[in-house]
Amino acid sequence: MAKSTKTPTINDVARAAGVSKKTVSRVINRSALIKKDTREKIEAVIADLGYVPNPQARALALRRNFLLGLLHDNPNAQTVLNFQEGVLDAIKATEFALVVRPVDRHSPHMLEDIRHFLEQQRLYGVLILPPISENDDLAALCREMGCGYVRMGSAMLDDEEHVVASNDREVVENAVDYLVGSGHRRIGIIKGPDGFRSAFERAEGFMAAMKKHGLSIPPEAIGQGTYRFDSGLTAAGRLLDRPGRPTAIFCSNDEMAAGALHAARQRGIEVPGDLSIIGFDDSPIAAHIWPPMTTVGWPIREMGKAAALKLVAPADEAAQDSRFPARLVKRLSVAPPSSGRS
Amino acid sequence: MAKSTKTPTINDVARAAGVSKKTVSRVINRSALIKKDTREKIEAVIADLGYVPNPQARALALRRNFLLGLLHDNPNAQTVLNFQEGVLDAIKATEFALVVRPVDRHSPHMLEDIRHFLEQQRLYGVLILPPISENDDLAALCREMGCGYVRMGSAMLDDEEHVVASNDREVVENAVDYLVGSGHRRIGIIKGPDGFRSAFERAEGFMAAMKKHGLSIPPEAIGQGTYRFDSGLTAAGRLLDRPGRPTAIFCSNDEMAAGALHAARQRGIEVPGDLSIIGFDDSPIAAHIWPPMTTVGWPIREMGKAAALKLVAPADEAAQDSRFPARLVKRLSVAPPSSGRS
DNA sequence: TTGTAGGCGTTATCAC
DNA sequence: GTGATAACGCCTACAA
Repeated sequence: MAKSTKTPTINDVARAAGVSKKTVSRVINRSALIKKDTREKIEAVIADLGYVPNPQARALALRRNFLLGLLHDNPNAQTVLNFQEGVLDAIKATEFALVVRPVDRHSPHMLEDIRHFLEQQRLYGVLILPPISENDDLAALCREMGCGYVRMGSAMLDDEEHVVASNDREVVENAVDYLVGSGHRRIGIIKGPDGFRSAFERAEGFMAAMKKHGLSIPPEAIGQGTYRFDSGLTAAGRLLDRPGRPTAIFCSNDEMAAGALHAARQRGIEVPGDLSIIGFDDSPIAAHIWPPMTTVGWPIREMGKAAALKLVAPADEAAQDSRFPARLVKRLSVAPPSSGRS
Repeated sequence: MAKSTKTPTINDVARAAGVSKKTVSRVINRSALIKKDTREKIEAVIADLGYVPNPQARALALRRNFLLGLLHDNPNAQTVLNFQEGVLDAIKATEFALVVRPVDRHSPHMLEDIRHFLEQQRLYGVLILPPISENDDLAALCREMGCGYVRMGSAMLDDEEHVVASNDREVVENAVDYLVGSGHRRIGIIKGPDGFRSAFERAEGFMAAMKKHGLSIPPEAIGQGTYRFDSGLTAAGRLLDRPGRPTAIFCSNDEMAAGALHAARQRGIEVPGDLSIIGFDDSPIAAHIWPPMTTVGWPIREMGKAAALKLVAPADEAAQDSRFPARLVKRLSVAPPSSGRS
């Protein structure tokens, strides 16, 4: 319990243990070249003194630091937070810490801003959330700057080691199968915004499934939104105001699905009686509106953990996983089409 | 453009400018003791080389680092993210970075975990979100470890320099005034969980306002929940199943308000026709359910910014703000009580 | 298996 | 005003 006034350094430990700094350093870094006795003695001293290595000093000496960055420009707070939790699961027992950096994908300086951020903080690696994870220039920037990176996305955007991806396309096919199995034939879609890979993947899955079932998709059954609530309201309104309106709508995310639900309610269309709706994300809102919404959930926390492991422990078994299956979460917004209409 | 293979250091700048490291250091740190010519010459070289000071090295030399921590155990993802954005607003142009740390307030090791985190990362300061911001032991721990801290809360939990607070009590009074002004007399409340200062403040504001208006609060008009959706559903159900049910309910947060809305719908009670509801938080769900919910919004992003400034720029004018007024956001879930009932 | 010398990039001290 | 020199806490070489 010496030197309790200041946080102890490696020197204090060395002195107290009667060895050299380097020997202490070897213990810290789990070097094999240490006699068991020596190690145990030093570990005891470390515990006694409450010594914790200074990560800044280590960073300086090792010329690499222990900071992971999280880059996001997010439409969905819960997703970001779940991902953060997953990352923390992975680094909790390590000396790594997670630095967050919201970015504005609409800013013309986005790449410059990120470059400056990476230069300044000299991060060990960054985790990139959609939609900016889909930006190949950003990935190129990371490579150029020697900064590790892992992209989260709806498809394999990059090499295995740089991606954690869900199977949006496939799971949307399942969702359509489910609607068809419930008796629906006139199924509409509200697509996400152009330029989002997730929007593309989900729409492709939808189209493929409809084709598989021999169902046509008239243009008026296709809407498009921005992933925001209002856009879902508007787009669904258009689908529902047309004659021969769909008996079911797949919405490319939950916010738009909530908007579609409102659009139906405004028109006196019952959900799920007259209209079935499926969303995507399994965000909190899906469970908290009425009726509770059938949607697609993905294991975001696990993806966050795997992504972080790819960076900090690439040898770890869990770091090998790159594909994370989303799955349909069945709640109450889907029912067979009402007999009079289908 | 020399030495393009590696990131330039202060030595490269000094050499290129024909001065000593220390002089460059003075420029970086905006020392006044520098001739204008010298400064400008060095600044030009810095820009030319693209030199960025290494924060780890500075941290080592200065014996303090440039990391802010965000401690949260959050019931509300949007709040955390908004706060993060505010913090980033404050530190964007600085060398500070924000490290996030979700904590589990139910863990018996919470304080130990946080202590270890603070020891390991040696943070410049931490920002603490409710509900753990209300933990005085945690604040004491920060003081003990010499770690700056700012607590966000529903009331002045600490000295000015350590708090950004909203005026929950007062704004809930306003909410009740609004209900009374709309003609309501039988007003119920769903309180938040015991042990949450926010729950206490909001309930106090409610009681005070009711008293001010000379309205009684029968025990059966008082419910309590956990701030979760389900608890709101249950608690509201109990209030609504009693004879002489309230014509309006104030819910201590939006999730419970959404639950109350469901409870009403399940019973065929129209909102706002037969029942008015007010929530708290102005979370996304409040705007995205039907009817859009009247709620209390607080300037979380501004609070995040002010909190960060208290740590990194205590002299800044904006860092002086400690109180942040919440305000009633009027939407469609409040109407006069139906004529037959009030 | 352990220790010594030197360096990582920056700042503080104290001369000039 | 400016510049040597010695820290800051840790690690890599290399030597013993």
